[in-house]
Amino acid sequence: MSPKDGQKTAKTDRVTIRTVASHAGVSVAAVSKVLRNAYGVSDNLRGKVTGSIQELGYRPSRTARGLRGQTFTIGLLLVEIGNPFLPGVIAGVNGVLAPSHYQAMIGVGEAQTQLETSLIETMIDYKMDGLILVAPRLPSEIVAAFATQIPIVALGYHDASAEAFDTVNTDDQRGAELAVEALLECGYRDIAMLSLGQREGHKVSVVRQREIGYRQAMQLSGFEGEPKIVNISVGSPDREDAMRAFLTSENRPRAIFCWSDLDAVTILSLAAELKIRVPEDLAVVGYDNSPTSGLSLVNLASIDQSGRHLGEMATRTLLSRIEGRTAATHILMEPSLVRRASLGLKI
Amino acid sequence: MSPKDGQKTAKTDRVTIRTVASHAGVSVAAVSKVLRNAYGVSDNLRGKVTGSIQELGYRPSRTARGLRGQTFTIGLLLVEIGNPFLPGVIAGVNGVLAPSHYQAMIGVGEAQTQLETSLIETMIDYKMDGLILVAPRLPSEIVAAFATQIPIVALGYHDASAEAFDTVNTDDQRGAELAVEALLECGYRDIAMLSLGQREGHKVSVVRQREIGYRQAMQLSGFEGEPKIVNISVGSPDREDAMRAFLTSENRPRAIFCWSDLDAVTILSLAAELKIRVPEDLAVVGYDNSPTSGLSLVNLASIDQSGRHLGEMATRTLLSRIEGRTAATHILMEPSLVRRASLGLKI
DNA sequence: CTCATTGTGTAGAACGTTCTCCGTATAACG
DNA sequence: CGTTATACGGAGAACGTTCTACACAATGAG
Repeated sequence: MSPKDGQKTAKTDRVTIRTVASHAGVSVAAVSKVLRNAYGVSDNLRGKVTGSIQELGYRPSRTARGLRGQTFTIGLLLVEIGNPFLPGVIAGVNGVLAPSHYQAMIGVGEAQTQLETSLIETMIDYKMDGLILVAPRLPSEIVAAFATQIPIVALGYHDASAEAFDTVNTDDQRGAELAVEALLECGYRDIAMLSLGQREGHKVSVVRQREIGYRQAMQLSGFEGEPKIVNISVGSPDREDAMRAFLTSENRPRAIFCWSDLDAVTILSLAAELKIRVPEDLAVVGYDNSPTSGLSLVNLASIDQSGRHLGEMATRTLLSRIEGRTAATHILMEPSLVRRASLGLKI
Repeated sequence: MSPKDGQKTAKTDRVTIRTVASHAGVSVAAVSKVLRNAYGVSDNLRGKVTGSIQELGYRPSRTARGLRGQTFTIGLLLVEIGNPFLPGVIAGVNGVLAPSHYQAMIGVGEAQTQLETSLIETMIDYKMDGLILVAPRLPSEIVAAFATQIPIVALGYHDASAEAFDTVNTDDQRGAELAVEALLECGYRDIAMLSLGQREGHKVSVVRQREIGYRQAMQLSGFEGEPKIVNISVGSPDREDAMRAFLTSENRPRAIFCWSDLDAVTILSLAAELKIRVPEDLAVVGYDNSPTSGLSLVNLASIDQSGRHLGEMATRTLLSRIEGRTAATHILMEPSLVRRASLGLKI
């Protein structure tokens, strides 16, 4: 068992709070006070202690801290890693945390509810100070139950009535409306929405919200065009085939609003293969304004929800809750449309 | 201080190892033995304890565990999140870990060496059982120093002489050679490489290795074509402008090998804007075989290094080291070329 | 029958912090 | 001068595990 030996030898030279205390000639409690900058520390004492800390290169053990106090770590749970708006969220979280002494640890659920749950539990068992859940698949009651154990902010989870935890979202209904309105403006009437299969079809999911927005915009348009939602379930291996079939079907719509750039880009690609001209034969609007959509080869119009801003907002919200806020807060941010060639010409 | 109150009330009902012990009518030590399935436990005892654990829904505290033993957590450090081959790595790590009782926690360094270091330290302070560093920017001695404190596997870090830690890589020299050879086969002679600016120009970095492979392949070709490496430093705001300038310069090469799909896709996009035909006027080969490269709109030939396999291999390597291996091991995996339209026609 | 041996379980000391008391010195006040 | 604040610092009990050392019973060997 070499790692144990390793630990043991490392342990002998490990600098603990006791090492610092004796080096500075003060008590352990005093060092702890300085660390937490608690009340009752003279400048003189503080100086000695910080000096010793520097000199010895002391770092407090997170795991020992977790046993009693805070760990200064927040957990970020991503249900899956594929979505192009996640990097922005991560950057936002890290950005807000950078000047503080907090740090983010990320768990990836790989789209498995069980792993998702178990990661949340692990983060709680690590005594992290708070959690940001991004588009969790869990039902609201479960999230609320976890929220009794640890401060939670849910991102991409539309549950404005939740009292136990906070939510931060873009207005996904509004985003869908923006897309449909823009397509209507360009003269299209026959507008379909490409969505996900039902799965856990909670209203809280961003996809459902976008469907609602799509339906409303279509109905408000006053035109004869009736809402048409095409579901292509996620993760199926014949996903591309299903899209291909949709694109070559007789009642292919004139315009498509896609729930995500992920699908919209595939649609554009398949259209190119099938010699369907964009936007002449088919207009497309995506969601997320991913880096790919901006490529001039792709040129996909898309709804922008700044992942970075969402991440920043979620972090600030979480920090305020960690600092004592108890009333739930639910934030809704405004999406915007990025016009690109796939939208067609504005009249 | 409501969170404290929350912790306190939660604490009262918290199920600890002591709760389990008294519920099962055995000692704390016995429960601990069952948990770690250590020696000296009868089937009878084990039955009682696991029964109580189930019934009470007990989960051991990671932070308390970390104070003495293992935490069953491994840390995955990503220097930045943008690179398209990272999702595969994460999936590979999670895949290998899934059947075990280990879990991965991810830290993202946002390309800042300081944050990178501090995340590694945090992971050590959390008493994680091992670390996988993906393409760390740190010099070898620093990594080796950390490796005395915790088992480390470095991924995308070419230091086959390291004795303190393991490495897992694809043969990046070979990858570059594959790209150049394919371009040579297609009849191109004037082949440039698009690389990154110098920065921490260690030989250990994958980019340097690809440069070496590129140079070797060019020299071995026996043709007059001399190696030409164009550096466009990462993260500069005028990155696209620099590429545009390169593409419109008089001595634009006939073919480009890009260090990453990230750049290759941008090149293709700019080429389209500039009416440069691919592959007729310009052939391009990228690196990573990212999802984008496979889009028929893009159709970028690329070197494939399966991130998933790398992640799996790194995890297995790390686990074996955690279990006691002390001799360093350095794994090199074989890349492959994915031929697509941007490569031009094979003769 | 005695003495090791083996199998099973327990007691209790770590592990490195936080945090509640408590003691002491100094200052302020009457 | 005595009393009461106030500021500073320390002792020591948690926190929830792991793990060494030991006790005890049952078994086997001689």
